[in-house]
This record gives sequence, structure tokens and C-alpha cells, in this order.
Amino acid sequence: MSESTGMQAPRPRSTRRMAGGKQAPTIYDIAELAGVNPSTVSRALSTPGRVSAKTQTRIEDAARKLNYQVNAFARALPTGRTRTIGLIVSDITNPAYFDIIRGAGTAASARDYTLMLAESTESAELELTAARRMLATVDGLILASPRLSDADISQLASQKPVVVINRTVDGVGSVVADTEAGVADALRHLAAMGHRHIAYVAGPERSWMSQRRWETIKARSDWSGLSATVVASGVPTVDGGRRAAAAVREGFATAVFCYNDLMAIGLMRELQAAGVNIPDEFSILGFDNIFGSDFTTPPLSTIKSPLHELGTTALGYVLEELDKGPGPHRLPVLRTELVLRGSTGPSPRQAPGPGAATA
Amino acid sequence: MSESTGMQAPRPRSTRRMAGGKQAPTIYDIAELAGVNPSTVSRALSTPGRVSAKTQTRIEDAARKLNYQVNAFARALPTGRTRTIGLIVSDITNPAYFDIIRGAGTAASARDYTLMLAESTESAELELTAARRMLATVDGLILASPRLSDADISQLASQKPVVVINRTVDGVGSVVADTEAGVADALRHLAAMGHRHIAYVAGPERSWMSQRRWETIKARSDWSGLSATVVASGVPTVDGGRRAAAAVREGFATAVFCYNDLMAIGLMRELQAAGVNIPDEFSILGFDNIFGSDFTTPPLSTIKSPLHELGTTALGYVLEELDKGPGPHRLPVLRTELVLRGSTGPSPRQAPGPGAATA
DNA sequence: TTGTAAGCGTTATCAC
DNA sequence: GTGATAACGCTTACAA
Repeated sequence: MSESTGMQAPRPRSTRRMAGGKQAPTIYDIAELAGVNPSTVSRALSTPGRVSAKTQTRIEDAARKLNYQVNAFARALPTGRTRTIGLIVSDITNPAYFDIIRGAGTAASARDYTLMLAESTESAELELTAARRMLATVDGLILASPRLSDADISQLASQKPVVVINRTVDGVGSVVADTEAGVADALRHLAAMGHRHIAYVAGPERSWMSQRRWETIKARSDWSGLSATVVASGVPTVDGGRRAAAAVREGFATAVFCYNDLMAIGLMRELQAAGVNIPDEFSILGFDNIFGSDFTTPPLSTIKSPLHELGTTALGYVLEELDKGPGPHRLPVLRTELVLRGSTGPSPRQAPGPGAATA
Repeated sequence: MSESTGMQAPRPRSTRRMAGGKQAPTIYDIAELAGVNPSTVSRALSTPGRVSAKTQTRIEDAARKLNYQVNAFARALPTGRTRTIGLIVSDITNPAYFDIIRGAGTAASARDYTLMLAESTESAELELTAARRMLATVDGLILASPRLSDADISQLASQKPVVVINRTVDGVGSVVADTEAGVADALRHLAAMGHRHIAYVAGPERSWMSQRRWETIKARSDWSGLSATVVASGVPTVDGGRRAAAAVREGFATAVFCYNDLMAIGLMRELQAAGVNIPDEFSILGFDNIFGSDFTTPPLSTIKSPLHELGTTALGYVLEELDKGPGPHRLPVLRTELVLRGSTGPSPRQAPGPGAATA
């Protein structure tokens, strides 16, 4: 009785309650019911094909009967795997993110993973904290428009699979929307409408994407013989756009791109509040094509981002790295697309060139 | 060498990697560095005050030096606690949720908890699955506008603290916005503007809140001598609002409430597209005051919900139940408030009564 | 106040 | 193919 060698391990007492107040069933319960060893149950339930067909079904039946659910923590302890992916966004209030979130979320549950969401509220510091915390409990991480430094991101990526959205970092997987296509179309359109001076209301200084957008606008403008200037700015919100209105009016530009739709909407409304007519006096364009960008009067012209795809492919990358190891860190080109609505029109300063669209 | 009695437990090999590829430090490392027993480290780090001040600081220093981070899974295993709260929303794309999400999220991190978000995409089935899954890994759950049956919710609540938002379920904690105040103000205003027939474009059939809104509109209308009718509807989205346009035009109502702002916007735009003037021909009101509801022309009049507070107090409740046990299931009255904008005006059918607002 | 040791529910490595 | 058994990293009686 006191000699324990070869005895059945004592039945551990579960910590989780069930509906009726009972303890949650464990693989020990299944083992008992199916008349096999707990380790066999574990094999049957987690590594298919390593157990005889007969016992496999016996075990599955028992599990079903007991309404068994694996204990994620117990599983995570020896394996380190949680079937959970983290996603950090800078501002959950920005509608641009919710398609990214939904994309990543549905892609995750399709592969039987769970998405964990965190918000950094536009702060690099908070973002690093959130990322570190998350990294401890997830299998991989997606950083959407991160404000972190390259070094911090690389550091995070050295621990677990990390994929960044709308940014590139050396040696780190990334998914970006291509900018080029949409901007080229937009500039072509604006030039045809007689615009010669373009302004860009920038987003946050540390935003890779804001930089990128400005650079391609600048490059494309030069190439087309248009002049382009930046209006420095602050927060990428409706309010941020409002605050850029004065600077925009002081410049020469007749057409202005904003870092994102939120800013474009803010700029437009502030200008309108001051009696400025859009698009007669200024043409305004945003980026992303968020919810609500077509609610305004005039509805906003914008360069549409493949938000949903950004989310799904980012998640796909994380999972890929997870089981194939560090990948090629490809940078897929997800196309942007010009969506012409009412906030763009002919330049007030110059006659439209050949091929201009009708008013 | 082979006799193990009384020997120091063998150092377990960690499973998590660190920056340089090293293993993550455990309490064993700290113990070694501080010259104490691992259990003392555990006490020092998790139950403050149960260790001498001197060893406490020695341990904290060691922890800091090693850059120690608790392993959440290892901790969760014996305790069952994860310091994580789940939040399930029906549609992450609905801006009404993001203030709830942010409210709950900030309240959570303020108390050093993490919020885990899931979406049910308006499906009761998916919602139950998501809720069950979540419940296994979180300490408590918040259900925002759940589509679940009362029975399902009670069943979930019997396992761990559950709080519902904008709904009541017997014996389950709940937080709702009061409807009454906002609706009363709105109806008073409409009556003063000469409106006599009111319509309500309903939300999803299973939505408790849609029911509630209709009931108070009906009751208040009767009380004021106005007639009120429902327009049945489907999805609580912009599109759902659009589809209600025909039915609205066929009725006698001159003022129409919609279950939420999304539907109100859809209805308004569809009507406008058909050449109907808002507010001259119809007055339109939404509920919630979401992002974008002031972008429209005319801007939407709406009954504002305390979204952020809904989120924070719901989270507060969960935490309260968590450490004080099942609470009184109070139903806090979070006030709604009428926000008058341009989508409401005098009735086209009747002269405004005394005290009508100016156009 | 601190050390000892037994779990928590899995997975993984052995034997057989 | 299946059964023992030792981790995984932490908490928590119980002793000392």
C-alpha cells in the first residue's frame, strides 16, 4: 500500500469549475472512462495517427461524453504554444483598423487560432510595453503601423514571429499597401484637372507610412512637373486635420493629400466651416477609404487601401513563420486604388488640361 | 550522486526563448541569485508583505537584473487566474463598439488586466462558441449586446463572472444605458415641432435593446398623444437602414427613429438618393452618436449613449464579482442624452406647436 | 520568516 | 501501439 512504484498516478484535482459546480474533466477522466493511460489520451487528442483506430474512437467517444475541453494553460506549459496571435494597433478608434482587425481575426479563427488585441494609443512607449506583455503569451505578433523603433521591433522579432503592417524593418516580415498605384492615378487625375501645386498634410513624424506616402507623392509630382510641399502635422485624427487648415490656406496648393481619411475629413470640415468651398477652391484627397468617408458632403475622394487583406495576409505570414521558421520576409504588393468622389475637382487657378474629367 | 533526498530540485529547463536565444529566467534563477528558496521568490513576487523587507528587496533586485517576467501559464495552472477579461461584440465594424472596447480596455489595463476581444458577427451560434472558448482562458466575460438566449447566458455566468451590456438577464450582472431620458426629450422636441406620427425602424429581432427602445418610444408616444408604429427590419447596419426606406415612405410618420445611427444614416442616404429632402419631408433620429454621425448632410440628430462608461463600468463589475463573489447585479442607470443636429425639423404636415425650436 | 514538497493538466521521452 | 514518468514554472499548504 505504501510502495508507490508502478502505481497509477493519483488523480489531480482540477481547478476549473463546470456548469453544475463540478470540476472540469481532464485527460485522466477520459483515460479512466476509456480504460487507457492518460498519455494515450493525450496522444489521441493532440497527435492524430499515433494511436490505433480502435482506441482513438474509444477515447474520442469518452471525451465527447464528458464534454472535455483541453486546458490551454496546461498545454501551453510544456509546449510554449498557445494558438493565440497578438495584434497591436495604435488607435482602436480609427476605422481604418477595424477591417484590418476583422481580416486578421477571421483568418485566425479559420485556422483555429485566437486573436488578441491591444491598443498603444499612439505612444511608442506604451506600444513597447504592450508588445512585450503580449509576446509572453502569444505565439506570434502583428504590429499595425507601429511607432516603435526598428531596433525594438527587431528585438521582439528575435523571440517570436513578428509581422509588421504598413512598414518595413530589416529582417522582419512585413505587409504593406503599395501607395504607388493609387498616388500615380490620383496625380494624373489632378494634373488633368489643371492642378499644378500639391500639398501633403503629413501624419505622425514617426510613421513610416506617412513618410512613404509623402515620398511617392513628391517623386511622382516631380516626374509630372507638379510642385509638392509638405504641411507638417501632428495627430492622425479628424482634429489633426482641422489644425492643418490654416497652413493649407496659406500655401499655393490647390489640391491637398492628407495622410489618412480622418485628417482629410477634419481638414475639409474646418475649411468648410470657414466658408471655403470644396472642391471649387481646394481638392482634397485622403488615404484608406474608411467607414464614413463617403458620408461627408462632398464625399471624400481617397486612395483605397486593401485593409482586410492587410490583416489576413499578415496573419498568414505569422502562422507561416510559426511552422516553417523565419521566412523570406517577402513584401507582398497589395494594390491601392483611387476612389474618385466629390472632394476633387478642377483647379480654380488654371484651365483643365486635355482629357480632364467632366465636372 | 544517485540519492536525491534533500537535494536541491533540478533546475527545470525553460521553454521560452529570450532575446539572445537564451531561455527566459524563472523564479529558480532569481532564487539562486538572491540566495533564497524559489518559494520565497514566489511569495515575494505575488503576495506582497509575506516576506521580510530585506529579502524582498534582494529578490526584487535580482528579478530586475535578470529581466524577469512571470510565465502567465505556469501561474494560471495552479490558480486558475489569468488576469484577462474577455469582451465579445457582435460586429467589430460598428463604431458604436469602439468606445465600449476602449473603455473596457483602458479600465482593464488600469487594473493590470488584459482585455481579450472576440467578434460574433451577429450570429448567436458563433457567439456561444466564442463565449465558451473565451471562458476557458479568461477570468471573466463581458457580453456587449449579446444575441444569446437568457439560458445560455445564465449557464455561462454560472461558471465565471459575466456581465452583459445593454441587456438584462435574471441573476446576471448588467450595465445598460437608460433610453428613457433621451427618448422623452426627443419626443418632446418632435411634438413641439408639430410631428404627430412617429415610426421606429427596428434592429435585429433578438436584440433586447431594440425591443427596449421601441417600448419606450411607444409608451412615451402614447403618453404624449402621438401615434407610433414599428417598421420591422433586419441587420443593424447602414444597409439595413437603406432597406427600410420604402416602408418608411409608405407610412404616415413624419419623424422616424432608427435602432442605431448606422441604420439612420443608411435610411437618410437612401431617402436622399430618391430625392427626398431631410429634414423637410422626414425628421430622422438615430441612437448612440457614433463616429461619423455628424459627417452627414444634414448631420444626424441622435440619442447619445455613454459608450465609454458602458465599457468601463462593465469591466468594473466583472472585477468586483471576481473578488467579492456574485454581486447585487445592480443595473446602473447610465444616462442617454438628446443631441440635436440637422436631421430633425418641423413636421411638413402640421404647424409647429407652441415652443417649437427655430429652423 | 523561510524552506519543503505536492500539486495544477499537459506533453514528451523513454521503455516494453 | 501503449504505459510509466519526468518535465513545464508557479503556487501553496505544511513544517521548521
